[in-house]
This record gives sequence, C-alpha cells and structure tokens, in this order.
Amino acid sequence: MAKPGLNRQAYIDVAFDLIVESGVEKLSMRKVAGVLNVSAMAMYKHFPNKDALLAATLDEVIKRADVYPDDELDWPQWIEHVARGMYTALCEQSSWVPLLGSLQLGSQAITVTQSFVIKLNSAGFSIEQSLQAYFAVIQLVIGAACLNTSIKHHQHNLQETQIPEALEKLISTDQLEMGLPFLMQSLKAQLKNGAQN
Amino acid sequence: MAKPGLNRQAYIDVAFDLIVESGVEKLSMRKVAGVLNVSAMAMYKHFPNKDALLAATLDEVIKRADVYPDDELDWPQWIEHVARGMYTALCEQSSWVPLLGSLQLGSQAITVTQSFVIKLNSAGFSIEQSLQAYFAVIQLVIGAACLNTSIKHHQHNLQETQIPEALEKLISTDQLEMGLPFLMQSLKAQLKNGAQN
DNA sequence: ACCTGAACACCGTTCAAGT
DNA sequence: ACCTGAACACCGTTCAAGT
Repeated sequence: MAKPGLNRQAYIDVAFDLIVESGVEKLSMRKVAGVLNVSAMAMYKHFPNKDALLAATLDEVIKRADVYPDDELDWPQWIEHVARGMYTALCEQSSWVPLLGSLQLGSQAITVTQSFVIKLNSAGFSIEQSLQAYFAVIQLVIGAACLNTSIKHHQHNLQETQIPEALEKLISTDQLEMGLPFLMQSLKAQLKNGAQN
Repeated sequence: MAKPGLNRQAYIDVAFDLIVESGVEKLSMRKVAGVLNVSAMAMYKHFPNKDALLAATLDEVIKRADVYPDDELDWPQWIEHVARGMYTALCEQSSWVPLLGSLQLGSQAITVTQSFVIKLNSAGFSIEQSLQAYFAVIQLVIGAACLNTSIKHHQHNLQETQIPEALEKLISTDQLEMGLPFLMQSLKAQLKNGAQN
C-alpha cells in the first residue's frame, strides 16, 4: 500500500475512526499503525507518545463537534446551544469522558474559549465574568457527561434504598438540565445587576 | 509472611495506599498481590476483575473523606461544606478523576446521596428539588476537579492568545468558586419561591 | 533522514494442576 | 475449597540495525 501523504493528520484520522468504533480504552499504537500498514514505531516521528496522539485526536473531536451556533442568537440561547453541543458530542463519544481530566487541551479548545468570551463580553459581561461563566459551563458539561455515563449503575444501586420513585424521573432526565438552568438564572441576574462584580 | 485475615478489605487497603503513593494509573493487580505476598490470581477470589477492585477502593476513598459536616449548620453552609469536602478529597487524590465517569458507585456514594436529600428535604425543598440539587452539586464538584487537574496545561496554551491577564486571576482561583456560587444563589431563590416547582 | 523488527518490561486474565 | 505458576494475548516504548 502506498503511503505518500502519510502525515500527522492521517494518524489522527485513523485514531478518530478507531475510537468511534471501539472506544478510547481499546486504542493502541499498534492498531493505528496496523491500519496504515506502518510499523508502530513510525508514529513516534509524529507524536512523542500515546498521550500526544490522544490529545491531538481529542482536539479533532472538538473541531468536528462544531458547537458554534448561529451568531444571531441572543446570549442565553447561544450559551445553551454551545453547552448542548458539547454535551451531546461527549455523550456520543463517551469513552473520552474518563480522559478529560488528564489530557492536554489543544488549539480547538482555545478557539471555543475565545468565542465564548467574546460573545458574552459583547453582551455586556465583563471579561472576568465571561471567563468565569465559561469555566462554569465547562464544569457543568463535563460533570453532566460524567454522570450520564455512570448513572445506570447508580440507578441500579439506589433503587434498593429508601429514596423514592422521584429518582426515576430525574435519572431519565437529560443530565444537562440538572445544573444548567441554575447557571443561566444566575447569569441573567448578574447581568441585570450591572457591572458591580 | 502469615496471611490469616487476608480478606477483601486487606486488598482494598493495599490498593488505597499504593494509589495514594503512585496514582490509579500505576496500580496493577500484580503489585497489590506482591505487597501481600500472594499470587496475583488469589485476588480473583474476591474481585471478579480489576475494575471491581478499583470501584471498591474508590468507595473506600469516599468513606475516608468523611465529608459530613456538623448537622447544626443551616442548609447553605451544609451544602458548601459537603461540596468542598468532596472537591478537596478529589484534588488530593486527583488520579481518580479520570475514572469517575467509568467506575461503578458503591454503598458509600449512596450514603452521601441519602444524607444530602434528607438534609435539603427537611430544609423545605421537595424530594425532586433535593435530588436535582444533589446531582447539580456532584456535577460541579466533578467538573471543578476535572478542570483543576488539567488547568495548568490550559493556562500554558491560553497565554499565547489574546485573552488578557484577567485569566491569570481566575486560573489561580479555586475552581469550585467558578460554579458553586451560581448554584447556591439559584437554590436560595428556589426556596423563597416556595413549592411551585 | 526515515523506517523496521526484535526486544524489554510490563499488563489483565485463563486455566490446568497442585494441596 | 483455595492457591499457584505457567501461559496467552496483549501493551508502550527503546534501540540497534537497516536503506
């Protein structure tokens, strides 16, 4: 098999596909190399180690998720759209969730940060407020995706306790709805109170 | 070396210590067995696989974190104390963070859930509201711990962008302060508005 | 310069064999 | 009933050797 344009991106694309198929935990350097008919060691010319490959692939996931909504939305809708896009992408590729705390973030993640801050800043929030809101949204999205992944087990265990069937409704609810409304409400109040923060 | 009381808990205790020393990612069945002078396969009488050992050890972490505050605190202080206890424990043993989305939750996690719901319910929240607040708090704690773990890299990358030095202040800030105040504010408003939710 | 295969030092887990 | 050691099928990564 010819390998003329066998560059960095080729490895990332293969890693992406393999992870979609089987999850991050099943990916190995040998498998990626095998798909491209290359020795495993050839990859070390492009990535210093496996984590570097994973970080680059995560950046590709963020890029392809393409979470940016229409710019004509007002800021609350804009935030909710971005948060939901991230949450949906993470739930679809939930095998990434365990790694979010340990992988480096790449250029795509930074692009999202910048867009978010610019949008909120032009809506009347200060830079500090915008950044804080961004971090809060990211925390909620990660936490929601994390709970979404592990919730079935929790459900199983909780049903043997005294907590009533109210739980059932909540568990089938979209996890993002657990925390995001609280945040949106507070942000609206913050904006109304003006610049005194 | 004698091994008379070599029960389930002995393996958990050793795993706990090894993880405190070197992190979850370095733990192996062989190492735990080695410390106890037992063959690696002896553990499979107590745990069906490595994940079961990790889940049991995580439950031990939650148990030892002992997040329950004085019961005489009012509910906002009580929540903040529990959230901070969880967050502190997770940051101290941050190698657990990547696994929070994939491990089963054990009996200790359920105990925390129950205490939380009981406390908020007796403060005037409905069971549904209490559970939703609990999930929101857990999401924030996990998300904050996750960001706290990866933030140094993010900081490094962000400094090459146009986002100004306001970021510096926020990054050195306690991550829990990013989202928890928003939640507390909304919960207080919810309680004032009474039972119409 | 680039790629390779063998090798090192590990893994989790299976399984037949011991007592 | 319990434990063992050898073995299987993998890992990430190093490194000397090829072209």
